[in-house]
Amino acid sequence: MKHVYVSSLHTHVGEQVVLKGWVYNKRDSKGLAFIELRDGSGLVQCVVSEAEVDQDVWTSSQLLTQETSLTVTGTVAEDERQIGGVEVQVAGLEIVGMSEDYPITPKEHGVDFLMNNRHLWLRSRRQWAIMRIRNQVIMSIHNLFQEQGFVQMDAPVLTGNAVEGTSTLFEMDYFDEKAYLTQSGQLYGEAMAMAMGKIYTFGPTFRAEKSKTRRHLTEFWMIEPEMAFYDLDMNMDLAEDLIVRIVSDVLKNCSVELDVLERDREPLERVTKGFPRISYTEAVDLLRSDKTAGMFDKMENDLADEEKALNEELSENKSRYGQAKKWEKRKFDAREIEITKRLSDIEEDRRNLPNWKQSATEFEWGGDFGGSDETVLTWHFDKPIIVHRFPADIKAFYMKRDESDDRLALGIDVLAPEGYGEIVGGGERATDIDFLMRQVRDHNLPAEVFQWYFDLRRFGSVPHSGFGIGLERTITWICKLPHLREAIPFPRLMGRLNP
RNA sequence: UCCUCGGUAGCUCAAUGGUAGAGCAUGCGGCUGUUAACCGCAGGGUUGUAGGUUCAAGUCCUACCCGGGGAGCCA
Repeated sequence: MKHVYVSSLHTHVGEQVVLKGWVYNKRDSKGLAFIELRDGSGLVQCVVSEAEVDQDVWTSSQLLTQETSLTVTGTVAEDERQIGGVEVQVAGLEIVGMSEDYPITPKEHGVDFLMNNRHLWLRSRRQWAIMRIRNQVIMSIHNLFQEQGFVQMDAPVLTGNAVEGTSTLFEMDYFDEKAYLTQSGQLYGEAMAMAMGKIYTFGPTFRAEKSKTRRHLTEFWMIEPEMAFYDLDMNMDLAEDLIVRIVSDVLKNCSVELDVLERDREPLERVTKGFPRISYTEAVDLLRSDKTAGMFDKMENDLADEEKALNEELSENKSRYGQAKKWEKRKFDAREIEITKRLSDIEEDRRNLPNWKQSATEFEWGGDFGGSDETVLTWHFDKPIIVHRFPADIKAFYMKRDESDDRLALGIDVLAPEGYGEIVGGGERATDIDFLMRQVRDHNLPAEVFQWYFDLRRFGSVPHSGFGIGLERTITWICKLPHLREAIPFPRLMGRLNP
């Protein structure tokens, strides 16, 4: 008999099939057992009826526990009420491997516990959906670049120099020499772009910064295209095309996954060509505007209103608790936990709001945007925005200067909406060797390790541009996740190296 | 590194300084269509660690350890 995957069951209605997978959850009744089976491609309910199967099949079904692996033989039937619109009437059932005391129960869990059990957490529905969207994002990136004639290249992970000289890198011993884990493949990408025209790297990146926030990992994946003969505008066009492509592919191909995540599609459907492009200087004016101040006041009021409403609900539930039936009490308990969590979030936001407001409304030209400033900027628009032409002092040494204003570097950042902030950073690269040598000196970087980089300007220097897009940040935004750590199978964070 | 919140049963959380509880999970029993099923019973604890205050500490004080998310920095 034919082994089929759950995802293709709707094409086998009325047929007998074999399924291989794990028990996701089980419900019992007298003479009936309902098994939610998962096989990686999806979930389906399998029904075992004592009256219709051999005694040993029934006995086996009674032994099933969460995550026991099994093979099931049965007939596919349409049933609108079920996940995927089908269910399987079981005729045969064989246990492959038992599972005892599976730690992740069908109930809420804390972050620490789930992270310690990441190897098992990945089996949960929500994580399944995220990992499949990650796969789609990766495929979309490769497809777009390959269709446009880019050559994929791998930059070295081990490097002898700190590229931008700013970030803290992981240092290691390389045969009695100092080596670092790469923080960017960009300089190598530039070399390859001079060889191949258009290239992109797709690889891991490392930062040793002691950041404990929802937008930082110590190891993350970055895609860095680099194009010869591309100016800043062409660079922005490409970044925009890439993001539009990724989002539209996810909308088209990951419908089930977005449903599982309960992701609101509307903000994603607005991600179409024509991202607002504003200069750094315009962005600073926007931050300092009355409009921004008004948005803060509105947010403060909204949070206060929400806090009040939640507190009222809380006390009303408490007064009704005494007469509530048992199942109602349970509901109240669950809701109380939910409200308490939200209230502490609101409290933290209200504590931070004055600082954010001050940071935005008193922003001085020349400074770098903080996380909250980026979020505030995106409040003013309904799709991702591109900020360009930053003060040269806050950007990397290799950035080309703006010909009409020497204080400015031709950098770009793409900021994602809904508070997710920077997902792309890049710009047009400097082409003049004397300028670059001066920059290296002014940034106190060791000139000798950049000799090969200077060669790119010695032998046929051309205008060129590129950017880096953070894979996990992009996924986090598209899935609207609360934290970056769910966007990668095994996140590496400060203080967490296992599993 | 700094700020801030937290650590109670396997998990999620309760407990005005006065006998440590509930739900989920587990085990047993019940229920022929369940959807985080439901109902009944049972087992399950050195309250993060070390000190201190007190007649009495989960609760108060001090130090340390671990975790959350925020600043800095960035994708």
